[in-house]
Amino acid sequence: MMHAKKEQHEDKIELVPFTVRLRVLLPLPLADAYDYRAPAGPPVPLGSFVVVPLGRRQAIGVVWDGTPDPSLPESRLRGVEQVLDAPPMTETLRRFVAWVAAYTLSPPGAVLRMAMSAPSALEARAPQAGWRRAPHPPEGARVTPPRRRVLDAVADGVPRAGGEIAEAAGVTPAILRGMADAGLIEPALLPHRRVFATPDPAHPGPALGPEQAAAAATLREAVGRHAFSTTLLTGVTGSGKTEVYFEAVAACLAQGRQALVLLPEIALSSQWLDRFRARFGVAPALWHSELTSRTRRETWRAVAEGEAPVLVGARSALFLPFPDLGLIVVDEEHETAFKQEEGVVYHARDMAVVRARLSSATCVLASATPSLESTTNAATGRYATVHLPARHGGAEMPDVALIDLRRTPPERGRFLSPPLVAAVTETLARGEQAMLFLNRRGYAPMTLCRACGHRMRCPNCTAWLVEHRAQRRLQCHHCGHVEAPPEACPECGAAHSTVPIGPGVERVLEEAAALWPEARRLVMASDTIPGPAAAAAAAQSIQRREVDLIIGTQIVAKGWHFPHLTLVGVVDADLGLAGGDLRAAERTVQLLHQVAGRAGREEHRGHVLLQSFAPEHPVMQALVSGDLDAFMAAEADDRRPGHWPPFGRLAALIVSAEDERAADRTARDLGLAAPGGEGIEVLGPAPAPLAILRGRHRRRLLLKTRRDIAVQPLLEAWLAKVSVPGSVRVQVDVDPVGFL
DNA sequence: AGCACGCCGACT
DNA sequence: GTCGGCGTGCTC
Repeated sequence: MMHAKKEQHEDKIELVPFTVRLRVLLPLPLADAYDYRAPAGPPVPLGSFVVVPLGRRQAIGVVWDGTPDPSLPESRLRGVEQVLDAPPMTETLRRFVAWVAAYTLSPPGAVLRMAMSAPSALEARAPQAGWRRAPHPPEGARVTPPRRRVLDAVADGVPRAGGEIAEAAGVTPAILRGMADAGLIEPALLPHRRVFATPDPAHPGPALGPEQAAAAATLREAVGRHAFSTTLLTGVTGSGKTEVYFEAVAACLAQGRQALVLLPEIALSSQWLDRFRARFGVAPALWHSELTSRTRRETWRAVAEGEAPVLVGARSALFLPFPDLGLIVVDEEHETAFKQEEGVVYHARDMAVVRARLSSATCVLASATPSLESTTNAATGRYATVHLPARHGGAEMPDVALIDLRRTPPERGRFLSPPLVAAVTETLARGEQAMLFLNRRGYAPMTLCRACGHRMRCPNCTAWLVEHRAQRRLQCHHCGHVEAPPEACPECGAAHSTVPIGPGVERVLEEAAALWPEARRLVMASDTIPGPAAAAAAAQSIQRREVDLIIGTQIVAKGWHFPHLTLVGVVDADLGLAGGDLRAAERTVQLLHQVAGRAGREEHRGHVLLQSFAPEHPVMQALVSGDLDAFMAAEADDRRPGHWPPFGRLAALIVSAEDERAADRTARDLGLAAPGGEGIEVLGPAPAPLAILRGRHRRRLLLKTRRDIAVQPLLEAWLAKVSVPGSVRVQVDVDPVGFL
């Protein structure tokens, strides 16, 4: 029957003089939108989600802006099969998708895919079946006591879910079925229920100090303008930036617009959620990659229908279909976790500013250690600035001191120097908590054969295998390769000859166990804290003082509030400075300052000890003096003359292939075709620092331009000149942050 | 991204 | 002799 109807429509279309063509963008890495024949009936609005045929399958796409291709012959056109009953994608989001695609040089469909990350949300909602009281129950139907209780539960005539009725009446679902057969109750569709409560801007939250109140007023005022602006919210660790930007969220809610908060590591944000509930009385909607498909679908739809007033999420939340976004907060804006490195390579912090601009929304970038990009934008007046100079509640900033490992080295085979050991011992003796920070998972970062010097390396990557002693295995942190620790050296065959080289957190734990056997120890690393539940449990046990000594990787640096923690020891402060990374110094200062900021957040002053072989290094001196502004100014002076970011633009090309010679050939061809000219420079090709990753040989080229020269047209012309064989991949990374 | 077509190894 | 491996190529 459906078929006959469709043919009838097609007959009708034959009568009109021309076919209406629609551009439909599909969530696939295709170069552009495809043209389809519009369905009969009323015009299909732009942004509509439609089902279209694609090859021998169906796909869901979005009716896209732009002109259909007149050179495409009529015979190749196929018809739109269905217009889905979902709110069309807003013009703002369509423009955002197109903007990100153009900026990152990605196919627009690849970006669209991120904006359609809950495909099942587009299907018609399954009507929720329930029961209600029959308006005209048959005479003489038996009403037993359980049936009586059911009738009482549905007395108001409102449809309710079967489970709900059964629980309220204390009966089994079988009773409901019996009553339905007897005509006492009847099936009824449940009204659509909102999944997310509306946060109450007037809920009595924690009191703000005078500086916080002034900062909050500035942000409220920015939101109140109902126009695009970006504000950099800075303030020392523990100054209460979160509570300040909550006031911007409150102002946005009061306007009836939606607010989005991006966090770098949503799995670790249990304490953030507690603070949100304390301020607004309810939990916000959440968005991250580990949501179940059901929650994902419900959240996506709630956002699209304007029923999630506040959403907190990872970077991918930027592509959710907010109908009226009034505020985007990027918390810990300096974090590199905002950079997506795979697929569409984009920086969520930068794209947040773009989305805010397209939405006429306020953008707030918050950090105690803002990136040089953002401080430079603030200095040139592109961003407004709000600064919180002191810790909330009168707590003092911790004092930071250096331990010169050349003068007071640890004992042989140990990693904690005498001054650090003494400080931890004293802190524990006072009944306070201490933390040891080392940004290295596992037991030892390298394993060596004492007999022949062979080092255990990953078969797929240019990387050492990391020993994870607790799990009795060697692991590659880049590709996930795992193998058993060898009984004998695979090179020379010597038995039991391997020795661990260098420390990871597990090895520090072992040392701590020997030094402080009485102390209750907790390791916080991504492999011991696998998800939100574990993170929340760890935070709670620390807050309840069930832990004395925390040993952790960089996850301990992330915004935690541990009131009884007074000592932080950094086991290897030099760790992040190795390698030729442009931002190594900046990142090390940010990370170590954040770790230091965990100490002394309430009544007792915190102390921080940095173990270093280079205590005179500007990074160490900046951490001791606490004058990060001066450090960043010096960093800016270093980068400005060479037009390094943020004073120039960078784009990286990563050439990879399983066959090393194929990678080299393409890299060389790209090098020969490199663009040039005033203010344009190409570096490379050179082997990438991870020269082999997951079995692929990698080469890098770097395009550097003056700030007033856009890299995208150069890259497009460049790539068009070089033919790349199918086995070779060329990945474009505009504004690279890491150099792996 | 799918899902084809298309040429070379181990099986009913 | 086929079934099937996944290597290129196309989808309006």
